[in-house]
Amino acid sequence: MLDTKYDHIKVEENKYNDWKEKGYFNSGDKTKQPYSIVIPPPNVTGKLHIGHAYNVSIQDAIIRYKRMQGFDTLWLPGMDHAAIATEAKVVKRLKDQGINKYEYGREKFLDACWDWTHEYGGTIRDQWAAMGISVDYNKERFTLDEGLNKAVTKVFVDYYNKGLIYRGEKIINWDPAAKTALSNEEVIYSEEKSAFYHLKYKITGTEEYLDVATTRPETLFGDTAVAVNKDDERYKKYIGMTVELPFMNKSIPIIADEHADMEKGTGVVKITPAHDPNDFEVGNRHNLERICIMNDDATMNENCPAKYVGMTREDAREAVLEDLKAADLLLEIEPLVHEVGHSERTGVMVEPMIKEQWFVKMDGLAEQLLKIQTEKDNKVNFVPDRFENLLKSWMTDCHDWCISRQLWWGHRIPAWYKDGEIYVGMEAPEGEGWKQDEDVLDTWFSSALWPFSTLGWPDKTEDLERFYPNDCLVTAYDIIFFWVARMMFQSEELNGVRPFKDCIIHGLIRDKEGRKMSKSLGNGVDPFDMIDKYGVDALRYYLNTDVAFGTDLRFDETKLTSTWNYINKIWNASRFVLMNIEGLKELTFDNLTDEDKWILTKYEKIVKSSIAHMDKYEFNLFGTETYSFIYDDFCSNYIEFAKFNSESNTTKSVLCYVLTGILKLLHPFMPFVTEEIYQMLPIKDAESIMISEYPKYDKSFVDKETTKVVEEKIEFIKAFRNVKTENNIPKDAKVIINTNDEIIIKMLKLQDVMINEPEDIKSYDVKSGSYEATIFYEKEETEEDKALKEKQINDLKASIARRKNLLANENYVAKAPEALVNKERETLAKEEEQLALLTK
RNA sequence: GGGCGUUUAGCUCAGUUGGUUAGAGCAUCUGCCUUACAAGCAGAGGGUCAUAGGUUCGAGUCCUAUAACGCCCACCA
Repeated sequence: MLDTKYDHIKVEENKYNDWKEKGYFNSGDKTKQPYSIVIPPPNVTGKLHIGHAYNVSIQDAIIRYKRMQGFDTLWLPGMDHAAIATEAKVVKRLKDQGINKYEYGREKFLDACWDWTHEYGGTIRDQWAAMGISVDYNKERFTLDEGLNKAVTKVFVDYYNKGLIYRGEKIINWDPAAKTALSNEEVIYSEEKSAFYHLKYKITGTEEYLDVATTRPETLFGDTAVAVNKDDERYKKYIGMTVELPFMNKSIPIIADEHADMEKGTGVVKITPAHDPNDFEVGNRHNLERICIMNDDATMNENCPAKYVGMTREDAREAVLEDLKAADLLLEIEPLVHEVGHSERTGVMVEPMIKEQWFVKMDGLAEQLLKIQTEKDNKVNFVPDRFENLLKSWMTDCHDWCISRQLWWGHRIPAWYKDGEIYVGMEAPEGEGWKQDEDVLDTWFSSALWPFSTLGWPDKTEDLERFYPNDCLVTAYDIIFFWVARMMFQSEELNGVRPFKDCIIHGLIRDKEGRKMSKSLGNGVDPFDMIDKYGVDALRYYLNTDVAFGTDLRFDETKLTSTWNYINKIWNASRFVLMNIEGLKELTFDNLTDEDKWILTKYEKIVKSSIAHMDKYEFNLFGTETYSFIYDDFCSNYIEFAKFNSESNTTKSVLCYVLTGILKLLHPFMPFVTEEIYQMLPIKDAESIMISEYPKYDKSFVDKETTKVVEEKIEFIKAFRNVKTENNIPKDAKVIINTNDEIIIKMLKLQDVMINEPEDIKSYDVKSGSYEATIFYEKEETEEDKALKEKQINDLKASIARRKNLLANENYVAKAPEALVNKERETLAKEEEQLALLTK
């Protein structure tokens, strides 16, 4: 028998391994319809956080639901090597041991990365188990494993041959800490206090000068021109002349270019083609020299005057400003707050640099994706759909994707060079002297293939045939650009199909005040602390049902407490049911009482709506509706009714039937506790609730007429209790009642107080539907009582007036649905009755 | 500069295609140890649904403006 209290620690013990060992998580029953989800592979950089917990909770709910509905479900687990992120961690670990990555060498470094991967991979698998997620471990993949490596290489080679991948010298975002190129998406802009420095560039051969406003004075060594707008009356006359570049002993031309905006700054822009993306474009238009003035670690190089060589960017800025000031070339410092790009991973300021890199040509891929999104049966359905707009706007205006990274941990680029020749292929070319590209690919290049590379692609495997396109993908909105978009265009280009049918986008988890969780604020929540305190069922249920998908979730521990209470409630209701149905051999539904019919009707209704909500991914609505069914209908009313009928095998059967259904409905969200209770049922349809059949709507149990009768009873009981509490009437007050309905009499404990003749004292009337009662109780009427009564009368009068007015409106009566109008009339009649009782 | 989202009870959020007097949890108040559950039970109070217009018999819901907050994108020297 169950304990009186729900003990989540005890309940969660041993179940996961048991499920796993029995093979419930595994796909492979080919007699069933396939259903597939691939997990967004977590980075092997560390432990899972609350966001991961949220993400996998949703997926597990979906996959358990589908499994119970009889699908051959594959939830494919895996992890991401996370090139730059992991490499940064390993570099740091080695550094702490006094080891330098470059001195250590590529091979040994990669070994260290693999060690790291195995270590954290194990942690992640343990955490998955603690979350109770039903992934098919037989199919687990890693983005750097052999199969995926092959897929990645093949895509690279094919794209190269199709001209979709090219190598080129462009200005790219350079991370001087990791010493690698980054894609635009890996650059995070944040506001920074800075200044507009007004520099004095003297015009050659005159006493005049130009006031050049810049935020980056230290890049002046790389200036190769200053630009003004051709229509700018102030500067027009100088076009074609030159200015003296400070400290460099050279003059650079004053050019006219549209980039110079008359409204901005002073209208004069210094042009540094090697260190600014705009200036790079200007340089291209005017054939300007590109002078790189920094080393890969963003220290100043030998293209700067000797004094500055070796300084960091920051030190160089200070030094330049000082020297400018000394030379009387610094006109003004205007404080300014502007957006500065930082590396997503290392956090350092990104330096635009000209480098030879590999790129994916985006225009055609983007166009194709946008076209497919217009086709109803081929598009990816976003939930909520507004995120499709976000995707579209990004795809409409996207730049070529820089995919090469100057890292070691990743898929090595399958390109070989010899004497200016390039060879791209699956294997190294024949012959001597070929040298493979040192670089690896952006980690997102391999994750973009995840929905199909994990299933064996490019081979035409059975899994690929069955499970691709995937049925669903679940991820947060912050990686739509990084990942979702790229999976889409890769899948569509390579296989001509969408990667998945539905794409569920959930929000981010914030703290109670709505702030992002961060290390520096110390407001992060460790999901595993919460699991210890409240159990994983409570955590999963809370995360899944708290908010609609797409909106951010403010994490509130008190809600976890109330979820725990809810589970405890279910636990105790189950305890009652189990105590009463012990020994039940089979379900019988003969001679159902009205109350039995009522709860069955309510139950079937909730089954129907639950399925609808599950299918539409409206988990929050599922939550509120099942909550009120379980709490109000089942616990507060039906169980109370059943207490007076506990010998009946039919009522026992109904209790068992409805409880079983409740457990099944909740199982996708609370797998452990529902399994624990399910195992104690005297009658069950499977050896585990995990593989039992999800409830189906059974119309034959629906009885609307009886339901109405019972609902009237419940209403009456409630009204009766209300009158008693409101008037502080003691239990033994005498009562005349017009029914001998056992349920009413027992629920209201009227057995010993019923009388037939009215007493000659003050009385209170209760009426609801066909039920009427009078309670006799002499009591001095206080001012409070009078006020209360007056309020009730006034409220009723107002309501009656409003309703009469409504029904007098011909337009309303003519246009509103008839049922609605009838209901209004009924309510009006009821209210008038009530009023009559009160004013009697 | 574009785009998106949010604004509903003290707090966190629901509110399907417009349809009674707008819901839940937590918090507050009153009364209860009623034999599944005091981490519970029976009740109560609390909202001019951000603002201003409009459409409609009827608007939290649809339309138009406005405001505040938040997010995303964009080459702001």
